[in-house]
Amino acid sequence: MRARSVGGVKTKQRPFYRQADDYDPLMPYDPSAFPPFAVTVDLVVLTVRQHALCALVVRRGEQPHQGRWALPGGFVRGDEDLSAAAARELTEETGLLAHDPTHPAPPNAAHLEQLATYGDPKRDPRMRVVSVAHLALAPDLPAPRAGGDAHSARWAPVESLLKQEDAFGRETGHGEPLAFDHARILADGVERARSKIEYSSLATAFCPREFTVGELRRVYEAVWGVALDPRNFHRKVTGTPGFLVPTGGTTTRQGGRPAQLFRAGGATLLNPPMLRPEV
Amino acid sequence: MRARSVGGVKTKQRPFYRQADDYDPLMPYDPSAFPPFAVTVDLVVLTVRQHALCALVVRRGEQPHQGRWALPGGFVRGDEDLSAAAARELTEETGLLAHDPTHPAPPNAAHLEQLATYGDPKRDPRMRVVSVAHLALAPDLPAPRAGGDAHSARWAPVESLLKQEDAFGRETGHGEPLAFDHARILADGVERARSKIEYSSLATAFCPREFTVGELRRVYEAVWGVALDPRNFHRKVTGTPGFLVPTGGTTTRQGGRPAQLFRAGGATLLNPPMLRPEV
DNA sequence: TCAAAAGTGTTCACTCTACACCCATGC
DNA sequence: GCATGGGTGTAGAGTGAACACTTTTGA
Repeated sequence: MRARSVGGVKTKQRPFYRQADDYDPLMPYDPSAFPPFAVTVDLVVLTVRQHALCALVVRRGEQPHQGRWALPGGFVRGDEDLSAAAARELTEETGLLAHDPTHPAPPNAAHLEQLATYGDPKRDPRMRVVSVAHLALAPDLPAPRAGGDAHSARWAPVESLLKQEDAFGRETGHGEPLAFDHARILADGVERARSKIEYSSLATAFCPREFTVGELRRVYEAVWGVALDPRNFHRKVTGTPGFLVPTGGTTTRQGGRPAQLFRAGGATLLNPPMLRPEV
Repeated sequence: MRARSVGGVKTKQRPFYRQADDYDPLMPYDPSAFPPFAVTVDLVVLTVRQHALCALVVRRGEQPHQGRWALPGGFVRGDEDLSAAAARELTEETGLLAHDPTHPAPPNAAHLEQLATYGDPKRDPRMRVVSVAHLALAPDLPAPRAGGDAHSARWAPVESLLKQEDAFGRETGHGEPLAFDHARILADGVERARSKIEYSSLATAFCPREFTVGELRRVYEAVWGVALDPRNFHRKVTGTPGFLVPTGGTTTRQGGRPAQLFRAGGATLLNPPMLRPEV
């Protein structure tokens, strides 16, 4: 069902179509059978700051949607895998490294995974763009640094970024809706994060390398927007094999009685899962 | 917040690059900044036949991988959304209609959802192709019909399609590995289906419109590859609100005592979930 | 001494599992 | 009758929610 063999026609070099001109004439195809697309990656980078789930947004410096906030992203290069493009954008925007889960996490590591692909023909008025969105989960960071373009960037609570979709009353100074279909992409990423911390150990990706049970609980509370019982939460996470490994140290940075410090354990799937309270 | 009207300048038609020539000069961009990609959809179409989870594969009629089995798929058209392209391919290959879950299912309906996107620069030797894979779940069908091209198509047990990845001993006559990276895509689709029937009512997508509890149980057993206790299964599915609605009819098509017939209920998320036995 | 956060013990309700048992059909 | 699959009852183990209670620090 792919390219139909109609005999390849090698045309003159055209800078816009390098890859297709590169093809092997022994494997014929008909270039008019597939319209060219631009392929981008967009990033939903989430973190927890001050008890709120926040996303990284950048100010667009050019048309279309100039001046609007948008998700960070960029074009996939001609010889680059999708995951490599997403990792490159992530590092450019945040300085974080994508974390290969088969290796121990480096200090500045973030979780990165593919989210979904958005290809509405009208999503970019310039041309046909297919965007492969990725989801990144990062610990609380210092102020975001600007990317390659001289645009500004900030962490914004997802609640305020998504609120505009339903109500038009601007409650804050940053009440403008996101550019393109980025509100939809952000909503999908947030929903993925909310459901994934339920049955995987990904919530630790929001924590610094060493953290307490209380800090992990505040991550769950911020992402789900609920209050959890500290006593039962403690028993549950410490009783789930492979979730947490004690480092031996303690801290009183949250006040009160000293709390044990933990690192993320090797387990990726939680059994039993953490249960999100009913709504 | 979508396309803004700025008044476009239509240039002369160029068949290889129509979309990009369509762009609006008031929204400047640098075409050399994004290499063109071909975008395809590939389909993982699963069904349950004779107690086995099966996938639809088609014989490739052309290079590369000529003569190998592959997942059905094709190019996304220039003005077509990704989900529309997937639905079109599904209908071409199987005659099934993609099912919009907000409406009651038509007779020949299948579940269709986006799976993941595969964009390794080397995945297609001809050129840079990004494939947006979709997952479809269908009831047991009559023999598959050939698509637009005169290729052959068949249902193959996923176990035999995936076995070649690990062992090279060809156990059956159809032991050749799938074309391109389709074994990987199929494996991802199967894993998605296996985990999704756990917490959603999607298993009913494998059943005909009216079905018995025993037939639904055999779907779970085939997809998970386990045996389930018929008594507890019955209690569980009939006790989950919104999962099944009785039609009032009965059947003895499986032999034994007449069994009640059910239709899929409106619920999409199962609470409590079906629990896959430990491995 | 008091507030604050960490951590433990206990109780009750609910769910899962295993399996004994009964039901309604075709042959 | 008897095999076959459909369906219900029930006891024991395990899990989650709620909350009383103890521990250990800083101010």
